[in-house]
Amino acid sequence: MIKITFPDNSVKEFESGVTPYQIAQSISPRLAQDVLVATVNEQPWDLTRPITEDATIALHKWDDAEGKHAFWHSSAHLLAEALQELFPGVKFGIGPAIENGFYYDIDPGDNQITAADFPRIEKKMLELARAKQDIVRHDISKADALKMFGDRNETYKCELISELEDGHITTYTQGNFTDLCRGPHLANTSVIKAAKVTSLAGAYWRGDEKRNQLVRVYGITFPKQKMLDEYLALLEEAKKRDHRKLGKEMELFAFSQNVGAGLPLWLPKGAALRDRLEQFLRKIQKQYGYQQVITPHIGNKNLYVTSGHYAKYGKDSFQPIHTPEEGEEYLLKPMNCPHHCEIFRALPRSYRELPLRLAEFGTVYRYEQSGELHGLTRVRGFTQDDAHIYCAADQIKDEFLKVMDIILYIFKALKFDNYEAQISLRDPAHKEKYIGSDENWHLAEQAIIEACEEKGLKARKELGEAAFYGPKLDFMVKDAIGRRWQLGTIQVDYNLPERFQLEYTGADNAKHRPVMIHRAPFGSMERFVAVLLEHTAGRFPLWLAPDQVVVLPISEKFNDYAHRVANELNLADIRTLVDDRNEKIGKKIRDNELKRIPYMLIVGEKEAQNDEVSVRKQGEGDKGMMKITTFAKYLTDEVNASINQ
RNA sequence: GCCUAUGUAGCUCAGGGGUAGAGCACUUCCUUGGUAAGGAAGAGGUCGCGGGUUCAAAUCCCGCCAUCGGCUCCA
Repeated sequence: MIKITFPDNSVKEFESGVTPYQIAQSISPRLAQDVLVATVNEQPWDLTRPITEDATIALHKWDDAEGKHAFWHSSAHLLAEALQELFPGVKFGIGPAIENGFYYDIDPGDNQITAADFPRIEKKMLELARAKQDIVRHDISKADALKMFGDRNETYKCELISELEDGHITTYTQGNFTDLCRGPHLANTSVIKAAKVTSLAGAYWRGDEKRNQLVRVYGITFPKQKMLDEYLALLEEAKKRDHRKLGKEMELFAFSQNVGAGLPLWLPKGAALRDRLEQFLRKIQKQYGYQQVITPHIGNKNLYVTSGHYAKYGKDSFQPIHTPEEGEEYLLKPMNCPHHCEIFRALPRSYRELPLRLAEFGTVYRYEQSGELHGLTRVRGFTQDDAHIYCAADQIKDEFLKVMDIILYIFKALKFDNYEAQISLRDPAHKEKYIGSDENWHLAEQAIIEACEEKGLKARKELGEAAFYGPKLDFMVKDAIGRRWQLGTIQVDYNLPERFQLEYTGADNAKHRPVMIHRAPFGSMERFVAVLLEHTAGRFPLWLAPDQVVVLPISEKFNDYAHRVANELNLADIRTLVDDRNEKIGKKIRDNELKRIPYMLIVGEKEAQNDEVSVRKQGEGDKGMMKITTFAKYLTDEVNASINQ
């Protein structure tokens, strides 16, 4: 008999050799039906794999990440099995589960696979799934594995096997398909009820651009057809919210080939939106003791030689600007930090000035690879809501707490209710990779961890994810349809103060080196606007909306009154338009609903008589009549309530 | 930078070796209407750019640029 310990620490005894599936059955038939995979002694484990020693166990259903992972991993095998049947001669690379679904990299050989083949691939996958094939694990020796896959001319698999350690090699077989795989897998293909091949892309074998390009077939599967339908609906919704589409429709920004790829042009409405975001941030930063600075868009090449960025990124940047002076070179600034370090150096500094917080909406230029550009989220010229905090080591924690306050305030004001954080720490096994003393690193890492604890922020710790120059804290938000975006970053830096020889005079009258903290709550104005667009589907909170109110006269007879209303509201700082086109009211309402303007004011004879307006809220409908002044106050209150919570 | 696909009117797109089409938007006229599309007429494009093949290229071929989806990268 062996002892099995469950997640709630209860212990049950079973015969040695019991499988997770049998354990699930002993609990309830329903659980046995739903369970997909197990974790045994912290190891991923197949349901049908026997357990022969005392162990802890966790049983995973679809709702667990582990359950989905196994489901999609097995689905990748199912995809491969289908491809093997439909396209004889394909060779297989790797086929893992990913965040949403799975893919398989294949070398199609003489076959041509196109999007037109997707339906029959899906059909074949479901046909194979319905055949209720058991997925069976086998241990295999390295020699046997090499022979088996060699006989099938699976060159990619053989390469993988040759790098594996003998005695730890397993295969999984279902029907006529056997794959080299560590597992774990579903017990049977029959639980896969819905399948969709989603896209096709090129991918290098093992991510190495010098090696063969394989075809990556992406797919997703579900245990219920309804779940697939919902997933496809979500994709549709995401497409509707695409910031590139909304940015064009709402006339926020544009790109021009003549200006250059990845260089956004902010149209009037977009520029005004950006400006409001800036003012919003300026105001809160002022409260937190930040001082605004302004630095040039270019800097002498030597500045970046000093900072070390030239050595690391110089070749992949916009190339130096030459001047009439022989040998003189300037670079478009790729970041603001070196400039801010020079501001620190501009004056003798005392410990009394610390923490010194220098903020700038600094526009930077980075030559992103051409294939990397994407709407506003990846561009070559962008404006960071940047600030650098120069402080003493024992002030780090307090400064982190303050920056976190700002970030959380922003999240609240913009209704990002769902967020998490990641603390990136150094890899303790390779301390030599990092600059800065052991003591300082320990201090900074502890400061970040404690700051998160004090804020009650659930933060995942990732070892080895820190930059070479310091640990950092990143914020991830989930948007309205559940997608994750990385937003704010707070980063400790021991490197630049060193390179720029920054010093301040301490209370002991000796020179000390400050610690530097980089932080950008939005990341960049461009990226933040993009995320905000996708989060809100273009329906910005009232205080941000490019146009807040549109007045719709019932007929041309009331155009004058409509303009009078608009003037009055504009004087009260409410951004108001008039739709005085010669159209019926129904048409005007429809058009302005689609433009996502938060409020519509319908005015006709009744309203004009009493200085009133009929209020209609976007997406909600008629709200009744009220005086112009009442409406103006109502709107101003709504704006104030959302910014000054 | 690499692989795949795409580039036709302001927008969404159809067409396709014999010098261009729809819907919406726009302009004008009729209509003056009460909460999601009233009617009519009109204007608008050297079909991404540059070469080549051809009697003839927007259409076929090559190169470039841009964009989409990926890969790699992201101070």
